[in-house]
Amino acid sequence: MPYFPVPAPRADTTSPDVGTLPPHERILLAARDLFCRDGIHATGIDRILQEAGASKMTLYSRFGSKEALLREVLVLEGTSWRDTFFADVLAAGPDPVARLHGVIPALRVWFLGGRFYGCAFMNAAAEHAKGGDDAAPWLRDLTREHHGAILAFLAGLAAEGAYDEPGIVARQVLLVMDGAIAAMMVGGDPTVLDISARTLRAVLARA
Amino acid sequence: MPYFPVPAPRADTTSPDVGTLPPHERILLAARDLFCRDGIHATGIDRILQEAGASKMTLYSRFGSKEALLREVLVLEGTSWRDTFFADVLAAGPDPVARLHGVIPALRVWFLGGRFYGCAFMNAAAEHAKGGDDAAPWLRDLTREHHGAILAFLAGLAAEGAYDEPGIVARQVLLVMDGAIAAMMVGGDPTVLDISARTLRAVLARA
DNA sequence: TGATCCGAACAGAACGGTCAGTCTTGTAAC
DNA sequence: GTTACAAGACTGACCGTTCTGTTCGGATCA
Repeated sequence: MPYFPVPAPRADTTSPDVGTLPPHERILLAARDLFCRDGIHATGIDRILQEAGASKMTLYSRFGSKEALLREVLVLEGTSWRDTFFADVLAAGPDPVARLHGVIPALRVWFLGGRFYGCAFMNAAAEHAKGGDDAAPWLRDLTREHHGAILAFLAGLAAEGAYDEPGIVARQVLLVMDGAIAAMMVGGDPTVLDISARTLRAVLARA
Repeated sequence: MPYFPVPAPRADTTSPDVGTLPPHERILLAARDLFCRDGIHATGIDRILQEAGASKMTLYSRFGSKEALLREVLVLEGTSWRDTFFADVLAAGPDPVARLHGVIPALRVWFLGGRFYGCAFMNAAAEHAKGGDDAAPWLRDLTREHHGAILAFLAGLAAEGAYDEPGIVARQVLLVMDGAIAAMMVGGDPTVLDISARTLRAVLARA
């Protein structure tokens, strides 16, 4: 079965058919790709606009600032990532336990899809001040919402699977996922998923 | 002796007794703290020098460039972090299995020590281009060395503990550690260590 | 001992480049 | 004519980097 439901067989462009979208969406998609791939501070406004084929007037009338754009990008990236990931997990079959194990192939699809640049929230957190005066509380709030949505999804599966402590199981699965994402980002070695699968089996067998 | 050959005896200074160190070390320590806390791109040369009480000539004659400084900072941070972490793990007692479990309290010391800004290598990786033309291969090399040293340490403990596959066990422990570090960085919630401890118990009981 | 020299380091001006953000102009559609 | 947008000049700030002075502690030598 050669079909592989991964994003894009493109050469280098950011998103397909960007030209047909309204400027607001074009800017959002271009900013998402560039922020994730090259980093937030390293990505200039001009580069986003060039990639999106939009003008500064449009960006600043629609978003107001680069930081506000980043906020919208993170919201978009969070929802679209979760939609894709949840769908891939549910595709593991009807059994909730099989679905919990299915986070590993779902991560594999992401890692090997050709556009893996790490977790956007981890990257954003790494680029912002972690303490002191100029930390960004909205970033931590967005991250908590994102993690909360993932935990709710996983806890639902764990509850269906009749685990005694679905919340704990969900947090353990998320821990393994975070470790795999972090390791893949810094090391680029997808075999971390084999270790993750083994760890997940240990977790679910014991829960 | 009230004489103090550095500009500022400030309250929130980066490291104790910085004033007595040679400029090379002062720059290195200040850059390490600022890079880790505020991010690399967000930290300007001037700020490092102000914090270190050094001059631009000194920095550029000793290091050559900001990127070279970052390289040396990461080498320093890697070795000093491993020294501290390994010592904390070994302090868990003479039993190798107890020492493997000891990574959790060792992480707790780091997380709650008041100067936790995430893993310097994760942060650096997040700030640099992850693909394409201007990625930094030296960064991934340094990260691999760091991870390799940690894996060797953990695998040694696992071998002493008579686990069948010490290399696998080490990678699983490192996965849990990476997950805990990532979760603590983005969420700031140290209770992730309780989940990590539970996961580690499942891993080590099954290995 | 005291004058002289030298290298290390500090202080900061200056440079070209880029940044985020503002504003003006041109243009095409309705 | 109005709206929507692209194109881009422009501003003030900041970036990394280079360069020019100046200070100062210690070695050298009379």
